[in-house]
Amino acid sequence: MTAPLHEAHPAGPGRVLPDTQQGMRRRNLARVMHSVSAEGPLSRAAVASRIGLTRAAVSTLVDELIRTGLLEELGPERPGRVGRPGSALAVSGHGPAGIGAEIGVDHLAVCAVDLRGQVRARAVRHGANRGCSPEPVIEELTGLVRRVVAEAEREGLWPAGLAVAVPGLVARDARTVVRAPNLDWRDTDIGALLPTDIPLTVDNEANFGALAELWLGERTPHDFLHVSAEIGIGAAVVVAGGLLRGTRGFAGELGHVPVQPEGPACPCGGRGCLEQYAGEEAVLRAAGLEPGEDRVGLLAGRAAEGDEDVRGALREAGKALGIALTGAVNLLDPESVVLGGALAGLAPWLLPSLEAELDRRTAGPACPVSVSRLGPEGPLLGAAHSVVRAVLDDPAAVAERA
Amino acid sequence: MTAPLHEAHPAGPGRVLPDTQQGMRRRNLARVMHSVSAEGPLSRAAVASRIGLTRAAVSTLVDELIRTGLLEELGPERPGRVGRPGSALAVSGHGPAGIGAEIGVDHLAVCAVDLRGQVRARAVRHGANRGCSPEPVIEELTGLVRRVVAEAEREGLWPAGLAVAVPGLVARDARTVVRAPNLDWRDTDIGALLPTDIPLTVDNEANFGALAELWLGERTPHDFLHVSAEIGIGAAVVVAGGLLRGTRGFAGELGHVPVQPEGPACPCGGRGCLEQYAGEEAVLRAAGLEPGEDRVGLLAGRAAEGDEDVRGALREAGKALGIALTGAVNLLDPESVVLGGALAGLAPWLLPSLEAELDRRTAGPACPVSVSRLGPEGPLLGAAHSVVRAVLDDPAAVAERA
DNA sequence: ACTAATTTGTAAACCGCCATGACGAAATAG
DNA sequence: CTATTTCGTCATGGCGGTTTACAAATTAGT
Repeated sequence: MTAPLHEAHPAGPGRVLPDTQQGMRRRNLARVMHSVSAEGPLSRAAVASRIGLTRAAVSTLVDELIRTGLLEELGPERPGRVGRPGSALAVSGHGPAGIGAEIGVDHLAVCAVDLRGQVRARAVRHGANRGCSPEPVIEELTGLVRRVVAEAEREGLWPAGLAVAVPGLVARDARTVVRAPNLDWRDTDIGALLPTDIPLTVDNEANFGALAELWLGERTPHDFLHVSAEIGIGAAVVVAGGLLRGTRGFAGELGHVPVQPEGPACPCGGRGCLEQYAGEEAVLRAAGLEPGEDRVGLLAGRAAEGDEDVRGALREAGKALGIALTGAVNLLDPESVVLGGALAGLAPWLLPSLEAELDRRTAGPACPVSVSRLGPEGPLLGAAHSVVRAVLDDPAAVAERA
Repeated sequence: MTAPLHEAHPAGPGRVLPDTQQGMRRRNLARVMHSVSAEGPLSRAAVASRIGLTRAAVSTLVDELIRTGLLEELGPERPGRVGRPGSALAVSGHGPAGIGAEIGVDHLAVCAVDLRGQVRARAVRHGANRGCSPEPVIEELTGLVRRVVAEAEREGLWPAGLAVAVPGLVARDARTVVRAPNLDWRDTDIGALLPTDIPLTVDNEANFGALAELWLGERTPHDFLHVSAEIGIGAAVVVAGGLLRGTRGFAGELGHVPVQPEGPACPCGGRGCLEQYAGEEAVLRAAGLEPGEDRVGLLAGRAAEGDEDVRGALREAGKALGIALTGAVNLLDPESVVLGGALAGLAPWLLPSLEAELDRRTAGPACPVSVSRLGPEGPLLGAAHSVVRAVLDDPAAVAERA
């Protein structure tokens, strides 16, 4: 598959395709898919008025999409309006499916999502992967993928792509894990290890989490900052409905924004980086806890019980986050900041000091901070949905493979 | 003219036009213009191979562009290659011109730039505008514009648009100055005051400066951070060849990134903002100088003479800039950082400490920092060129007005 | 010098895609 | 039960790029 990566710029149906009539047709097919997908069942006439084509043109586009199994005719609408009722069109629930997979530090998960966005199959395996060599882990993952694909196929779906979320840095080829500190993996070519003919994409779990927020979040805007803490503290920058990746793919390293220029030294070479104040280790240390398994759950539990040491540590972390985010917000002027991943669970204790800091340092109304309701499912869903989006963005490409 | 503002997303010829055959034609006209403009004189065949259309198609496109006066046929090429030589095409030097204007704190300037990028007419008026009410200033500006337009017309050009750079915040309508502290203007509708029928755009001078760097800089990449200090310290974020403006148009406020969380209070409400260390006033104070006219020139002069107080102040400013930029670079992973505007002149004394700070705080190779060679001309040229780019981006629109 | 090969630009025929306009179908309004 | 409205489709047409063919202009080779 040619780059289903959701970059910042070719967002949505405005993809760059050769400007010939075929390209035009492809883009218009995409626009039909997007409008039906976004606005529920729609008649041909409704689609036409939305995307600015004539009913006749939309008719032929829809015909093609139905023939290739991407759209379905639900039958006549029954509205109270005058005139002949339209025939409702919906995105197919029996066509291509996006397979999402997640390699977590202590679990593996796979799911299949249909074009309607429904999760139709899933499989999970708990157990630590930390320190395991890639081969057995990916072998297990392959098994889960097979099970999920088989289940999806029983429901009439076929896998259009496989997207894998990993807790680490991924090379620009979207196949190789450059470095995954929490797994102790380096330069691992997932593509080579995963025996499947489904088109594969690999990306950072934080990126997929942010995309999930963008696509699935309830009132998520087009431009926001998605902050998560899995490996270090990462901020995915979403601009105009796309992810900003940076020239080397390193964008979003909020964890190494200086918060206190002469603060404690950081492995990155800097001093007083955010991670020295709000990173997992730093917070555990400040709370007087030992690093271990499920550290985030531990923190949340203690905080909920009222442990003042933990709460104080989280307050300080929130403050540091607020300072770093002030800088980011000043630079990017996003519509909102969303706390996701592990931070979502700790939000109740982070938010007050975080928002206070942001507020006090901002002239005028401060940037609103919200908490993701996707929770730990974000990256997995984002991965699966990235495949679905790729199909919506270029249905013709997928039709050829069907 | 509908929004010739160069936003981050619809960058270059990939503008969003209705996906009908006419839109296709318009986009292809734009692609021809862009390729001829970017790669010097080109034959039809060369253009065709570059933009991926057939020679026949390009022929008709070129015909249309020649008819409307946007392209010129220079005559046969004389290359040493086999085969019939092509006929060289160049962007017209007698068609539309972009009129750029700048309202500075102590000068007014206007220039006309043809499609080839050549400055064909200019007018300047020195003298302080600080504290003057908008009406007389803009009346004077109007006079300069008229003179420049008249001179351009004598050379066979016609004004396709007028872009005005102002030292202040501009509303999203691209006509009204919300606040220009150094001029003491507020909510000034430039469009209403400037009696001309040339399509008008108003934008911040820092934005135009960054765009100038993007379009005219020698080896400027597609993604960079352009830092300038005119009113406060601003960083224009250029992503994929477009300006990132933020939801409210406030993006790039580097001046209020926290550098020392408990540093001196800033009028913005924060503490230890970059401006408290590297802002004009702060540097002058640290150098033991009085604020006055041409403060930047004064600083540069003293520093060049070897004044250690001044040099020390600039060293400290560079350090603070380095800290703030570390954050920005971590967040955005740009290809480079460019110092422009007033900072360009002070670069020799800012750079060492700035780069040292950036280097020391970055793991791996630090983001390269360069200095704009456009100097104080940047905003004016950027303004004029923004009109030229708008013509290249949609030649059909301008052909209708010709 | 003369032919072969190569490349350019254009013209004619063709195909694909959307717009236009007309029509039958299916609902509501009176 | 008729007039009106809206939907989906069909036939026609225009527009835009491609394909194919060809003349023009140059270099390479003998």
